[in-house]
Order: sequence, then structure tokens, then C-alpha cells
Amino acid sequence: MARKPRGLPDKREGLIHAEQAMIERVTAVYRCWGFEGLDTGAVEFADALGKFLPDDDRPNAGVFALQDDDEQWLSLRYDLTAPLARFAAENWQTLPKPFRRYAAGPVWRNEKPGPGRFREFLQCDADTVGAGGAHVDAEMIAMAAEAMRAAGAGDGEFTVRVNTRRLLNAVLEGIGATGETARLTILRALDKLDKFGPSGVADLLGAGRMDASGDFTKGAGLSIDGVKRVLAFAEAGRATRGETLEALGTVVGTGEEASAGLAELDAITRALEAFGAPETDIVFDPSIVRGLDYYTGPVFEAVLLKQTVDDQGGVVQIGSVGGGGRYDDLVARFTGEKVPATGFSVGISRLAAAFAMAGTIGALNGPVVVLNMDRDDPSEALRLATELRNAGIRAEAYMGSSGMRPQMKYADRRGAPAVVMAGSDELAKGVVTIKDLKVGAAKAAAISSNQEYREARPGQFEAPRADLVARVRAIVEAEDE
RNA sequence: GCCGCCUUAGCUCAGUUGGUUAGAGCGCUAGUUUGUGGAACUAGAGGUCCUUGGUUCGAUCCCAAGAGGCGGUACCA
Repeated sequence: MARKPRGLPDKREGLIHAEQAMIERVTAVYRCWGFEGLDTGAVEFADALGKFLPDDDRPNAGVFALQDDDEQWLSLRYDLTAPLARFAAENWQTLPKPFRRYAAGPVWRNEKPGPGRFREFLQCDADTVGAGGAHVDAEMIAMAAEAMRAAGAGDGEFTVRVNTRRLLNAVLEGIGATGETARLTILRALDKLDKFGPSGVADLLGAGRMDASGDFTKGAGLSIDGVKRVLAFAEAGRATRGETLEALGTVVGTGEEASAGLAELDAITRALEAFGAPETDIVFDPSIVRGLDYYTGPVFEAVLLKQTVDDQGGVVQIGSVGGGGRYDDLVARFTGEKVPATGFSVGISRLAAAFAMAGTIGALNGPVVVLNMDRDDPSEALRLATELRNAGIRAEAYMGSSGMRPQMKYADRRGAPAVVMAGSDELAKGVVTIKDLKVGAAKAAAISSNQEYREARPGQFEAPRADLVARVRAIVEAEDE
């Protein structure tokens, strides 16, 4: 049976093109900000990828893993950050420091896929390794907003939301949540503010929450007062960065970690202003948590606000299309030496999927198709196609064995801007017949009877054989505008 | 992982109270038109009725298990 594992998408021309174009525009932004390219292999030793080592029971939980000849565990990379940490650790001596690189390529996660969620997808990252300080994070944040715009998100279609782990820690400390299990449960609940709203999050912080299928999720078991304080923090986001900072000041308390967190956001604000980052693109959002493990300071997330609808007409919440943050301990795992680092990643596949659902990915033009008018001897079609290609026009001679009508349908389905015909009639007259398919389709819309349609031959004309290239080029160039 | 729903043609779905050749619409391939995309008409191709086991004289239909799909939830480094 021909069947495809889900989450591993087949991509046709239009999507391939959209993703590649997006990668080119995003990496152009990264290069402009001074980052250099780095490619690493798709597979790493499993232990280089972090704590998610394959175990004997479930070697493929989360990551795709396999054993080498010598029985070492290898894994397909699940992001581009862990391989960077491995590379930086291995080559630290010889690298310019701080090391600033970008990378683009596929990553794999063995998780349940859904709309906009894949098991193989493209990411486009930029990271600065070996530099601490809020201005370095602010650079990532400002560049992230620019990258989102380069990727095709317009005014009001996205925001970059920023938070810091320090404030989260301060709040947890403030309500006396010291146990690791409780901390994780609270952070996970916070992260779902977007999804479930304040009352859903309150349930998760308290006793627990029942989902639509009747399944129950146990909550963090906080007191009423604890729930109130955590929610007050999560909902402290305001329209501007300054207002949010002010609101946060009243809910995070006066502890050391709280002050450090506020100072961090304040420093980021000042740097963002220096970078000229638009206030509308970047907000502080205390409910942003991100993944739980390797981030140590500021965390940020790019969210697509643009409304997307699937082919059944249902609204799809795409949500996060990029993320990043500071990870000061990742390189230390290899070298033992603490190396500060921060980075950002655009989820190219998810963004492209969102744009495809929003209908912003247009169909590409196909090649000019030269019809084969002589089943016994296709030479003339081959010659004409060659002549067009030599002139730099994308063209092919029809390679099938069908008659005229299927050949026209073929050209139509390929999105050909034009077809060229040269049968015995044309050869005798020293001409070629050229049909502009787009013009033809437009004219045909006004014709109802088939007989009239056939006689009118809309969009079609004869040209001297010598004018072939010039006449076809005019049609192709008109299409490209 | 857990919960719920689902699985018959490429797609959307009928249908058989368990009976011999399983249907429609759309799509596809072609013809009507030496040699013209859409429309119309005509013809054709395409199915282990998800799989395996059970019950039965007989299963696409009943029972069980499994796989796959969709949605929710958990996890998401």
C-alpha cells in the first residue's frame, strides 16, 4: 500500500518555493545583522542532544533515534540549537567570540502532529554564543521582529512576546511553591493562558480541569490566594512595554529575583529603543513560559495573529511560529565552562502552512508547452522547445502520447503561460501558432456555447516562425509582472 | 500516553434487516471535434467494503483484537 506517515509532509512546487523564498528572506535579515552561516548534519549522537536520551523501553520517544554499527545511539536533531552548542563546544578555541551564526534546515520530532504541527519541519535560527547581557537578548528580539516581517507577516499579523524566567521564579518563590513538581505544574498552567483563558488556567492552578472529551487534568492545588496572585502576574500584560513593566512592578513583590527580573526587562526595553524596534511588534507578556529546561533568562515567542482557515472552513489557531531565549548552560554541558548564549528560531514550515491556509501562496507559472502535432515524428516540437530554452525561456515539448485536447489540458494543469503549435498547416506556411492561455481563459469566460468557443480560439494567433522567441517572451514577461 | 468519534472508488458519501454482478455525484482517461483548455453529450478505467481472528452453510455488514485517520488532552528538550 502507498501510504505516508503523518506529520511528514509531501511538498509540491508551490510550497517548496514559498518555504525556500522565506528562508532566503529570513537569512538575509540574519546576515544583515552580522551573523554567518553554519550547516551541521541532520544526525547527532543522542547524548549531544541533551537529557532526552533514548531509553531501552521507548528509544523513539520525542526524538527519532537509531543505533549505529557500534551500537552507539544516534538521533535526528530536534532543533538547531543543540547542534550549535555541540559545534561551539568542539571548536571554541578557533571561533571568533562571540560566535554569531545562522542556520536553516529540517528538524524532526517524534510527536503527535496536527494542523501546522509536523514531525519534519524547517527552522531558521540565529544565535549569539559567548555574550551575556540584556542588549544581546534585545538584539535577538528586535531581529526576530524584523525576520517575521521578512518572512511575510505584516502589520498587526504577529507579535513577539517577551518574558523572563527570573520573574517567573520570583512569583513562584512569592507563593511558596518550592517543590519541583508544583513549579512545573504552575508554569505549564501559565503557558496555557492563550489557550484556555483565565478561568481555565485558574482551574489548572487549583484543583484541576476537565477537557472536552471528559478527560481530567490534575491541577497544581494552589490556595485561592495563590491562584489569584499567579493569575494577576500572568495577566499583567499591557499594550506597551512601559505600561507592562509598571503593572508587573505591583505584582511580583520586592525580592531579589523580582528586582533582577524587572531590571532585565527594563534593560531590554532601553536596548529595543536603541535598535528602533517598533512598539507594536514587541510586547512584554508574563504568560510566556516556553520549554521548561534549557532557558535561563529572557524567553521570547513569535505568535501569528493572522486568522487561518483549513480546507474544511474551520478556524485553525496557529499560535507560536518562532521562539527563543537565553540558554547559558547549554555549552557548559560539553565543556564544563559556562558560556552565555541566546538565540531565536523561526518555524518556517508552520509559517508557510499558515500562509498557505490564509491563501497568500499563489500558484507558480509553469513552462511554455510545445504541443506535439506529429505522433510519428516529434522533431519539430523538440526543435521549437530547444529554441525557446536557448533564449532563456522555460519550455518543454509535450512528452506524452495523447491527442491535442489532452495536451491542452496538460498545459492548463501545468500552469503554462502559453502553448506553441506547429503542425503540417503551420509548417507549410512557415508560421507557428501561439496561444496565450491566461488571455484565452479570460476571453473564454464571456463565451457560453462550445461551438463559438472553438471557433473563436481565444488568445491564439499565428506568427512567423522567426518571431517565435520574441512573441513567446512577450507573453511570459507579461505573466511575471 | 490518556479520552472520544471515525474507516465502503482519487474525493465526498449512499447501501446491503448476513445471500451470488457493491452504487451515486464530483474527479480521472478518452471520444463526439485531421488540430484546441471551460460547457454539453457518450463511453471507459478505477474497490482484498482498513487488517487479522471468531461466529455462520455463507461476513463489507455481527463479535473481538489490531492498524490507520480526525478531534481533545498530556508531553513538547
